[in-house]
Order: sequence, then C-alpha cells, then structure tokens
Amino acid sequence: MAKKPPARIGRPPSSNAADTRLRIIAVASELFARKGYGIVTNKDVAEAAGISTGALYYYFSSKLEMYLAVYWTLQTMVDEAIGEAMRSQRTFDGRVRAILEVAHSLNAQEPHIAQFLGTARVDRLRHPELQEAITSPPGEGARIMSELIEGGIETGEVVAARRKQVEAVLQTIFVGLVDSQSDDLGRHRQAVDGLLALLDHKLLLPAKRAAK
Amino acid sequence: MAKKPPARIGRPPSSNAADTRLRIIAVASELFARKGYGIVTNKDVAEAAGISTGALYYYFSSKLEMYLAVYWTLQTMVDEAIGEAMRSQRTFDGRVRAILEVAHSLNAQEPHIAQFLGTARVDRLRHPELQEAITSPPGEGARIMSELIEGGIETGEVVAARRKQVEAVLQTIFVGLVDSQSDDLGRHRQAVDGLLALLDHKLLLPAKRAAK
Amino acid sequence: MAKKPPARIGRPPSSNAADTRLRIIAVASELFARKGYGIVTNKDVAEAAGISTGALYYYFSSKLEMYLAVYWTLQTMVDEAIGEAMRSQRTFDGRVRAILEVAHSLNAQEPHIAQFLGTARVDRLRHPELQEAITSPPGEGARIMSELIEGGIETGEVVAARRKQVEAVLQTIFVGLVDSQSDDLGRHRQAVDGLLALLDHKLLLPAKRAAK
Amino acid sequence: MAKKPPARIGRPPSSNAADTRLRIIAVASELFARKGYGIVTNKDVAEAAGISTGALYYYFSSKLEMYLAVYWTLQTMVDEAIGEAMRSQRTFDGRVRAILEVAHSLNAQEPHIAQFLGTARVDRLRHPELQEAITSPPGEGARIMSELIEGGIETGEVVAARRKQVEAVLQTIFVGLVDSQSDDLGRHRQAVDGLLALLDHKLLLPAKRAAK
DNA sequence: CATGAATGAGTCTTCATTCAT
DNA sequence: TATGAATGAAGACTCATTCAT
Repeated sequence: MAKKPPARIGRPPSSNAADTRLRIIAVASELFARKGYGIVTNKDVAEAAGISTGALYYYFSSKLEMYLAVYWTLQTMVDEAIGEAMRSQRTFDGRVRAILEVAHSLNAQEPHIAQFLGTARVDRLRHPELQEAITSPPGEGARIMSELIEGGIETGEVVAARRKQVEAVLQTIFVGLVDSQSDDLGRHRQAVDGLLALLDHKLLLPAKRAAK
Repeated sequence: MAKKPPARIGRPPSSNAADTRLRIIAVASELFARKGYGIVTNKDVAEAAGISTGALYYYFSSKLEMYLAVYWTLQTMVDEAIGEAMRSQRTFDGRVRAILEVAHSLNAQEPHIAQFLGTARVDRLRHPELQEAITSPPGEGARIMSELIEGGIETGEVVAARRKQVEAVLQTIFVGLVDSQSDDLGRHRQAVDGLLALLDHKLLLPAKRAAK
Repeated sequence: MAKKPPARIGRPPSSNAADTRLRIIAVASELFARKGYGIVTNKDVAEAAGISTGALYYYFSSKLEMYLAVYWTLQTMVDEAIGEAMRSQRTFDGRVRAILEVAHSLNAQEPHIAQFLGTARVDRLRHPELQEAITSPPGEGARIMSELIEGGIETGEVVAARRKQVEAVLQTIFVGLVDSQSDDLGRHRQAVDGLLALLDHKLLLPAKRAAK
Repeated sequence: MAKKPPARIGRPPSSNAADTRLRIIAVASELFARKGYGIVTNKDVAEAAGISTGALYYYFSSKLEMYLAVYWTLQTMVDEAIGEAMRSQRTFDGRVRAILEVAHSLNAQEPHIAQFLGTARVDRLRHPELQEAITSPPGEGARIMSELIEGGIETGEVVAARRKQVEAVLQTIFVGLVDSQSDDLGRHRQAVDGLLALLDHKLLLPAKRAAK
C-alpha cells in the first residue's frame, strides 16, 4: 500500500486545490477592486468562486489572509512590471515615460489591478488590521521610487535640492492616475498622453496677453 | 476607575439643538474622513459627540442623511474656496496656481476636509445609496473645471485640441494631491511646490548626457 | 392678589386641559382603531392631536393609560347604546333585532368605534399589560348578555337547556359583525338584513330536490 | 440553577435542515397565532425552536418570509379541509353543516390554526407589508364562498336576490367563530351546535306571549 | 476537500419615556 | 401647560467564523 501514489508527471487533474486557490484569488481580486475589503463578504467571494463559505477556510485562515494573498499577488505583478520598465531605460525622463506607458498597458489588460491597488491604499487606512498586516506596503514601491530619483540626480535631470518635491509630484501623479482614471481606459489614455506632453512642455503654452 | 456615569435620561441641562447638530457634523466629518461611510458606526459618531445613538435620529433621519449633511457642508466650503481662487485670477496658469495654493491652505487649516472628499469619491463607488443621493457633486466640480479650461483656451494657454488631455491631467493631479498627500501637510507642501515648479519648467531638467 | 380668578360662568376658553384631553382621546381612538395598540406610537397620537409627545404625559401617565382612557370611553358609549336598545324591547327576538339595528347605526355614525372594540379584543390577547388592566372586559357586556338570555328564557323563546348555545351563537354573530363587516357600511347593512331574515326563516329555503 | 450551556458555534451534531425548518414553522405558527406578527420577535421564535436568531435567516430571508411560510402552510391545510367538506355534500344546507363541522374538528385537532388565521386577517390590515405579500388569500376563500352560494341558488336554497345577504351572514358567522370561540373548544362546540340548531329552526322559538 | 447548519457579536433603527426649561 | 432634547432597551438583520459530517 503505497502511502502516496507517485505524483504523476505533468498537470494534475484540473480541479485541485492549487487551481481552486487561484480561482479564489482571481475572483476576490475583482470583487475587492470594485467594492473594497469591508463591503465584500466571504459569501460574495465563495459564490463567485463556485464554492461554499466554509471551503474558503480551507484555503485561507481568515478573510484577512485571503485579502493579503490577493494583495501580494497583484502588488508583485505591478512591481515587476514597473521594475522592468525602469530597467529598460537609463534617463529619468525615459523611465517616467516608460512607467506611464506600462501603467497604461497594465490598465488596458487587467483593469481591476489598478483599481484594486487604488482601493487597497484606502482600505489600509480604514482597517487597522490591514495596516498592521501590510507593513511597509511601499516596500518595493519605495525602492523603485528612490532608484528612479537617485538615477535622475545622477543624470542631472533632478536637482538634488528638489528631491522631495519630485517624489511628491510623482506620487501625486501615480496615485491620481490610479484613483481618478483607472475606471475608464479612454480617459486614462488622455491623462497619460497629457502627462507626456506636459513633460515635453507641449501641454500648456504661455498666455497670449494678459486678460483684461 | 470611574466608568463614565450613566448619563441621565431626559433633557440634559443647557443643551441646544443647533450646537449639538454642529458638533455631530464636526465629529462625523473627521470620522468619515478617516474611516469612510461603511466603517464608521453610529455608535462611533454618537460617542464622539457625547450623545447616545438614539439622539442622532433626532437630528438626522438616517446614517445616510447624516453623511449627506457632512458632505454638503464640506463640499460647499471647498467649492466656494476654489471658486474664489478662480475668480481672483485671469490666466489659466494663474488660476491653476491659485487653486493649488488654496488647496494647500485648506488642507493646512482643516486637514480632514480633503481627506473626507477623497474618501467620499471612493465611498460613492462602493455604496450605491450614496451614489444615488449625491447626484450633483460633479455638478459644481465640472462647472469649475470647464470654466478653467475654456478660460485657458481663450488666453491661448490651452490648445483646443488638447482640451481632454488637460482635463485628465488636472483631474489626475487634483485627485492625486487629495488622495496621496493630504494626510501629511509637509509632503502636501512639497507636492504643491513641485507642481508649481513643474509649471515653470524648473522641476525637471534635460539629461546632461545619455547614461551609459 | 386673588389666588385663582373666580371661575367664569359658562364655557371656558377653548384650548384648556379638558379639551386637549378629549382631543387626544378622539384622535387616539381613530388611530388605535385602524392600527392597534402596538403599532400606534405616541408620536402618531401627539401629531394628530397637535401637541408634542412630552405633553401626552401631562394627560396620561403612560401609553397604556391613554389606551385605557380611550377604551373605557368607547366601551361605555356602546354599552349604553346597547343597554338602551335592550330596554326598549321586551321579547328576546325584539331585543336581538334592536341590538343589531343599534350596532348598525353606531357603525354608520362613528365607524371607528366598532373597529376599535374589535381590535381591542385582539390587542387584549396580544398585550398582557392590556389583559391585566382590562379586567372583566365583558363586565358590562356579560351583564347585558345574561339579561338578554334570561329574558329569552322567561318569554319562552330560549330553551333553558340551550342557553349556552344561544350565548355562543350570539357572541359569534356580534363578534363576526364587528370583525368582518365594520369597515364597509354597505356590507354591514347586508349582514344585518341577512341576520334579521335568518331570524324570520326567510334567508334560507329548503332544497327544491336533492341534487343529483 | 444551570443556565442553559452556551451552545457551541458551528454545526450542531445530528441536525437536519428540513427538520429544523418544520420546527420553526411549527413554533412560529403558535406564537403568531397567540401574539400576532408585530409582537412576536425573531428571538421568541428562535428560542422556541432552540436555535439562534441568526439561524432563522438560514431558512427564511426575513421575518416576513417566515410569516408567509407559516401562512401558506396553514391556509392551504384549511382550504383543503374546507374544499373536501364542500365536495362531500350537494346541498347548501349540507355544505354549511359540513363546513361548520370541519371547522370544529380542525379546531379540536390543531387549535392554533384558526387562531392564526383569525389574527392573520387583523395583521394584514395593520401591516402593509403583509397586505402586499398576501394577495390571493381572498383568492381561495372567495372561490369557496362563491361556489357555495351559486350551488345554493341552483338548489333553490338561496334566493338569488339575497345572495349578498347570505354571503355577508356566512362571513359574519365564520369570522365570528374563529375570532370569538376558537380559544375554547367547549364554547366552540356550543357555537357550532347552536348554529346547526339555528339552521333547523330549533334554536329559537316564538315568544309565548307578549311580555308585560 | 467541501458543504451545510449554526452562532453571536455588532449594525442601523424605533420608540416609550424622562426631564430641564 | 407644553416643548425640545435626550436616553436606552429592544428589534430585524448581517456576517465572519466554526465544526459535524
């Protein structure tokens, strides 16, 4: 009596635990993105995943754990995409443009990712449990930001004295993009194009003459 | 360890409806700003205002009504402040700068106003009841935005063809400021200064030379 | 300084305590008749009477007391009307007819009286407090019923052995009239006429022939 | 004095949904019969059924749904019993007698059924929610009534011109029986026997002579 | 692995009642 | 006399969580 049948080579039968876990994360990410942590119920997630609420507890020890699993999954994806965008360029200007583009194309491909991360920032502020669980959520984000700015100082695009200003402006822009534009792809494109034009000094022109 | 003495029932001495109503709105605005509509309980508000939950219903017919009272109070303040900032200037550039400054000084004086309006946008998406109740908030905001942009077109600062881009960028910036910087006045100042510098083409410089 | 101005002769100014009390009883009787003790709130009564809820407590020490005041007022009116109807006749048959007629005309003049007494019977069963407070609610009713039946025995219309049956039938009919017909005067008339015809053996005839 | 041990959470051993649902309906029907919709609380029902209030919502989506489940269960039983009684007879007289008998034996077997349906009529008037939810209850009742009367016209027992009177009298009697006698089986029997005697012209006799 | 049946704490809301004015 | 401002207990309902099966 073999204790365990020797694991078959190749893909295991489709409805195993790992698949179910992924399915839960997938549906949960959309629900959390749309509604936020507090409003989505376990029942919502379970129904969308085609299982019972009880079964959720086989995969996650609590609603919080489920949320965290979604959070890290998406945050990692985004961090990787942005990191890659950064590494593809050498100048601050190029990097910012690349990040804006990658933000847009992520938004086009998986609209709920940006929405989720947008609401996650809010949910963290609202639910102390989340705040505690997601320590240094900037974690990776902060690393990327500092790499971007230090690089800009090296290339002379960022004046060291304005470092803090640049950081605050970038944060403002990235957060603003996610929060105000990620639910409409067309508007998101306009915003990205506008920001690129702003960097090129083409978005706004000097006034023709003083108004009366 | 004196537990707070169980407040006597009946009308408390020297109480005044108008005062109490204002007190409720004041504490509720802070709580809603920090926690959002769904998470703040009537009990939270009542305790912060020093009354019982039942008494809330003497002033507002439901939690929703209470929220709306807070919403319109703050929204009106902000609309007025921004409208005034706009009317103080004639150029697009001047107006944007004035709005950024007024945003900062509002934030300095009443930190939770911006926070509240930021979370209100999220809460509207999450709670259909709020969505239904708040129909005109684009109302005033949209009016201001369109006045700003049309003015910019008249002065030649905004190219008509880029109207949508400008609008999207402004939205991004204003939302980003509220959402990402309004909880820290210092960072908020950095962001505003950075944005002003950006408008002056002083925030970012051309790269000295291509990085390796 | 006269302690009390000597009571003026004649009707006192219209809005004094006694008037208010009567007004409360009047509006309360209609509300209780339509909705029942449990559903009518003090606020309902106060608003209908044009005063505040607090003021009710000047006239009645509790909702229960107010209800009882209404109850005894109406019950007395009805008992007197029925008693008079009884005394106007000597035979059982005549008395029953007279009672049916007086029931109908009361219903025509003051529709909510019957409704109130109908719901009062139900409310007594539902609210132990009422049950306790209204001891022997048959009180007068039982006296009338026994007088009616004993009279019937004397005149030979009621066989003593069927005394209980007669009593149960009369109860059934009076309660049924109040409960099932008092909200529609036309139907109430039909029921009264039908019952009178039944007493005359005119309502129902023998079957022409056995149905197939 | 053992306080009942705080029931453990989680699924209790040997529990069965169908059983629990029936148990809830059984205890709820008695409570509603005695106290009415507005006064019976979920807690009352839950305690009587030996579960928590939350568990009620596993079976019924609201208190109203629970009430309706009870209502239709009992109403169906009664309609079937009365329909059967009707079909067992051909004459109007026979049918009325059969219905009176079946009413009595139902009352003997399940005393709270009649009480429930009696209070249901009142509750419908008092709670608009019930009124809306229960549209067809006249439905079956009205069908039976009209079948009874049309049959009586065919057999010649009911004069067509008195149709409305007959209907009103029958309603009065049936409602009166339920409302005034169903809480005491002995009195109920007296009433039924009295009504049967009334149909036989045996209940009341002519007066021997005019009273003084 | 998964469901089904349950708990209990917590939410919004209502209402009789109270008491300073 | 009357109002206005408040309490607090209770009610319907929701939901994360638990556990027998």
